[in-house]
Amino acid sequence: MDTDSPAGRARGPYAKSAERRRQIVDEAYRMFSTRGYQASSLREIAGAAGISLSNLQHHFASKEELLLAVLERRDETPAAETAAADTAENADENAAVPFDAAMVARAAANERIPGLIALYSVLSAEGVTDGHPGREFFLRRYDSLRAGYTAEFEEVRRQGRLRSGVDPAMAAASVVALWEGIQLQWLYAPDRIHAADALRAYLDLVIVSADDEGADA
Amino acid sequence: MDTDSPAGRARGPYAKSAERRRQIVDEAYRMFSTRGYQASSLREIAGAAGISLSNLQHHFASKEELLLAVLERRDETPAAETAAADTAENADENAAVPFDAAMVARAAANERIPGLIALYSVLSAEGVTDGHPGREFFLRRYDSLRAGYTAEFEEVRRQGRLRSGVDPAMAAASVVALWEGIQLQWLYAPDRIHAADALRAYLDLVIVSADDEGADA
DNA sequence: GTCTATATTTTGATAGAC
DNA sequence: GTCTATCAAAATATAGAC
Repeated sequence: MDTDSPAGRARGPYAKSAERRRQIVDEAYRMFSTRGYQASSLREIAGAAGISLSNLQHHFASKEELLLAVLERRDETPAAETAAADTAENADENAAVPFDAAMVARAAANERIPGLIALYSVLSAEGVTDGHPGREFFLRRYDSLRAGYTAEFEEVRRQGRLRSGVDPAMAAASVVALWEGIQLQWLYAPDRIHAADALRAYLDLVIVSADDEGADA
Repeated sequence: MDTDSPAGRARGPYAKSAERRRQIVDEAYRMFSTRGYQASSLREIAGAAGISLSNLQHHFASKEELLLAVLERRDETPAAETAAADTAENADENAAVPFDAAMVARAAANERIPGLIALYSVLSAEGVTDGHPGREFFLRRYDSLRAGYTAEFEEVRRQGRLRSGVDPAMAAASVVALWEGIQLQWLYAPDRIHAADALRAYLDLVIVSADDEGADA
């Protein structure tokens, strides 16, 4: 029973492999975060993981494959999701937690995971360079983020809380841009920049309290 | 008279040197813009400039020295400055061209110089990585940009045109962040993102017409 | 100022034993 | 699955002729 179980994912003959992969991705994540993709070497990642270069390459056939594994790893990343629950008091009729409050809470929580911010800040900019293996990933990611936030701002507008003259799609692209830009500044000067505050200030400009000054229909 | 003129800067024995340096920086600028710093090689830059690697290294002793030369080259960059003059009609009593109009005009003009945007987008993110030679440069650059825009927003507030509740320093950091972030999105999707429009939309939220709704004293 | 030639490291990748 | 050994290519940098 313990030999040749092709469907085994979490245990069995592939258990060690899965654990190794996780371990390698952990170290790659750390190194890509602090040095970027190009300047990171597989040798060093392997060394940090306590294995040989060849062993690493047995699990990830190429450097590019490892990068993609790191980028998609974030789906596992917990944290930052529960932190928003605290501010759920002013939840409106629709969502348990208003998306803007959730966004600010996530930005605040991210500051406690500097690696994650650095990873995306560094790689998303690197990804725009010629032939970078992460290009497609970030292209899709931006599309997805903009689409998601556009829908959120449209919902806000339906609730009559979007400031007059604000275009949901424009606000979506802007909030993504502001978020990423302020995080980069934060990486340079963590003691002077507060990403969550900047996001909060922007959202306060765009979203008005339900029965307040000019909001679109 | 043509031998050993130590003070000669623009001509004389150093004329060729200056011309070569300019030529090398041109190619390095192009390559750093499209590939980033790490992935660019001195050999290729030299090749693009039509000279040997050793010749390049005779003019720039190290790759880092070349990077700094490229980063500081932008001071020579013309363009984008005059484009703002068109909108000078609604110039107020203080400046010939309102700073926000100038900012939007520059963003629009920048779209015609993709290399410049790419250079700063890619390198400013790369610069946050460990031991990157451009780190100090960008640290100072962000400080300078924030300080400059903070002063501008304070001036706007003195004119009673700053929306109530807006903090000049926060707005300064935010506008820098928004600008840089939206430019990165533009690099990924030039046909869908319009950096100048996003900047304009943000400034319209922050700056109100002189005798309008709630503005700070 | 410009070149050829070379030194020294480091890279990602492969071969093959165990 | 993990290792040692090696490869082939590319990097920055240096030495020295002209």
